[in-house]
Amino acid sequence: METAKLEFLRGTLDALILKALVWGPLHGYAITNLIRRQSDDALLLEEGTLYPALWRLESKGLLEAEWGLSNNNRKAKFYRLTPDGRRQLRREVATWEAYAAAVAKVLEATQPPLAEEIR
Amino acid sequence: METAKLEFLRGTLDALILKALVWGPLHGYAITNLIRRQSDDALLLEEGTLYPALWRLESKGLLEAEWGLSNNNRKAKFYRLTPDGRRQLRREVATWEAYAAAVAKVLEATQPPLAEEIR
DNA sequence: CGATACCCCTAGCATTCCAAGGGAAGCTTA
DNA sequence: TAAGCTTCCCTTGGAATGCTAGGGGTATCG
Repeated sequence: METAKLEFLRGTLDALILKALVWGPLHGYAITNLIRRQSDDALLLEEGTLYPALWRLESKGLLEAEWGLSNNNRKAKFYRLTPDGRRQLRREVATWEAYAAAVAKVLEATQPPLAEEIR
Repeated sequence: METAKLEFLRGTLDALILKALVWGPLHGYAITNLIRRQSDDALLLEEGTLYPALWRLESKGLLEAEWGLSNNNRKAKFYRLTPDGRRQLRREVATWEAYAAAVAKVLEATQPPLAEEIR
């Protein structure tokens, strides 16, 4: 499958990963799959994007990692949300929603503002 | 006024600028004001963000620039959409809407996918 | 036994947003 | 008239981070 170019990812990637872990601990590969599934194949994380992001989130104390065994009995590193991670997720979702709403206002406007309003 | 941090801007900035010019030619300062107004003060473009972006769009042939006089009789550079710019705007709006919908599916999910689906 | 799926990681590149500067011209206000 | 604010334009350097392109290893299936 062709991997889509996701220039937008910046700013939403952390929230997507944190959200994926709300359902319980997952290893990296499963995080990618979850995000792909729930977005109906629209969001395909590259491994070179995912793993540095996981490390980043862990180093900020938003995730905790532990080695374990996957369903297929393979060695896998499981990530779980910390309380800080949960709080951060709430903040990021709120920020994202506000931003998306603001962009929508501009992009979907059907009338210009009054000339005086923009000088 | 405190300027909001807009990490998300990446990927939407071009669309926002192109959309601002749908209503007619504007100079840089007015573009900022229009986007601020129509987003209810949520989107505040920094000048160091705006002017390089305008140059970028012009160099791609999506905008054309011309010096003129603003309402206040000051020298100002007016930008206008080219036909290519108009096409690009349509594309970018569509891409943005698809991306925003995909992110919303993940961030606003109230149930995890089945375990088998993410392996 | 070869191919495929599962799993982890890194180095370097490219893009681009932002902070922080600088400049100039007109208007207001004390 | 001097100070200061607003309107307008622009550039430089730094920081962040997603992607490309590599590396590795293990289980399973045909």
